[in-house]
Amino acid sequence: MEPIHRQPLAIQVASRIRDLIATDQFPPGTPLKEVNLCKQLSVSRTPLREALKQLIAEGLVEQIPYRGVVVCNPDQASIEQMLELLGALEGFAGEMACLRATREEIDAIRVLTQQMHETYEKDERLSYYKINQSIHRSIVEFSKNKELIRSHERLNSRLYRIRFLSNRRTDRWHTAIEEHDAILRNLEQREGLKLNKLLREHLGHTWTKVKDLYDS
Amino acid sequence: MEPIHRQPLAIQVASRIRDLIATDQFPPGTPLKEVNLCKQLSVSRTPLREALKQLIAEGLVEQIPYRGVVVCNPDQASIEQMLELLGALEGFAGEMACLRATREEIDAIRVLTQQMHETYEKDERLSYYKINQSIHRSIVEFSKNKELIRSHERLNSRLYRIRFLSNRRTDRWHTAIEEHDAILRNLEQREGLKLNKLLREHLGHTWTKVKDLYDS
DNA sequence: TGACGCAACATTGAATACAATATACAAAAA
DNA sequence: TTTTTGTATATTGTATTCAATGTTGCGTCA
Repeated sequence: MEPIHRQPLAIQVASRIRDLIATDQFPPGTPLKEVNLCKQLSVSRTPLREALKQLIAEGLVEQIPYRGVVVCNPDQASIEQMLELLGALEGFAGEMACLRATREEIDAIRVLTQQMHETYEKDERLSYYKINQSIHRSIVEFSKNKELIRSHERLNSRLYRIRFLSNRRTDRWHTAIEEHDAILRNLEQREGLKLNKLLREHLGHTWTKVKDLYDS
Repeated sequence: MEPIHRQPLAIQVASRIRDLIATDQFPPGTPLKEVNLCKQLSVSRTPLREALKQLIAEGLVEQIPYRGVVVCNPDQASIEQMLELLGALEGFAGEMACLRATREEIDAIRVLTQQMHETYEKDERLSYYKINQSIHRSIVEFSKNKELIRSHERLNSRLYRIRFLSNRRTDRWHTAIEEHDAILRNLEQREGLKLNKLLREHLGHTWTKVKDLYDS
């Protein structure tokens, strides 16, 4: 029978704050004052502090002793490095997915890629963004490596906001779609090494988009 | 000027517990009772609990609500996946190191590899183990990607104990040394892709050693 | 006028107290 | 004898309190 799963307050608080940061309601630099947050979330300081400790470990916020916790504001170099690592993770995941994904799983990617085309035709940015995320997450899942999935999840969540912002640029949109077609093709043909390279390049392009965003 | 760095109690407690786990003083399955640990470490429950939250986030211990935290006892599949990911990280790091490491940095690797040979001649297991760790950590550092370094550090610390135990086997020792020579050669010649492959295989061999350890 | 020092306040760090939940054991009933 | 159930105890989850530290602003003195 399906067990009832309870989550301690601290866990719930952590994911709430995570969302607030991802959706830009707590933009970078926002100081996270303990008592304020306690009132807003209706919890006491202890679970809140434990939640913050988790977010610190995740690298989403940073702490300065006796001065409080603030939302991280990664500089260009950090973002570039994070995207580089994300590319490496997804690339490797893709390579493994070529070995381990089932036919059905690859079919699911095909469906998502098709839906992505539709959002492009209809000019639906938000849907596009979400489907894009879905595809990447799926590929990583198909690597069947739990640790890899976890690492990717963590890093990706830190980049969620950045990638969302860079999604506004339309100039690279068409190219991105074409790249996804290629990704699907290579996955279908189980071309691990090529897929690895493709995914790394794909993330590299994301970096150029982000960079433009910062420069302008 | 060099800033004075203070560390909150929770951080210190966390790294202490981390060491205790790595050195097998808290072997897998050990329940970490809060009040006990508080007495042993002479801290109160609050900083201890915050430390545990960190370790949970790192995946070193696991928590069951209202039942406490215990030292993780990863099964064979988990270890295999962790080593696979570690190989991917180190491989990618090596590739980047080929692009970014300075002459001096590569010289340092050469020195370490030489020292490794000496420990082999003298049959000094512990020294060998530490130099081996040093080399791998250095290569990752030379990738100049902070995120990659952090991820590697985290994952590696979780595998520290396992790798230490598998170090007792001597049958693969000679081969490992030869692999390190090859690693050095490819780093010197900036053969990124080959080095990537080598490092991944090198970690793959670690897995076979660990597997033997478990099977026997 | 400017710099220094002191004090009051704000905020985090740590410890303790209290509540909720799980486990173990014993007693009672089948 | 076995199963069940209630109660005691241990342990974690949460709240509150106290202490340590950083910041700010005002007043004084050179």
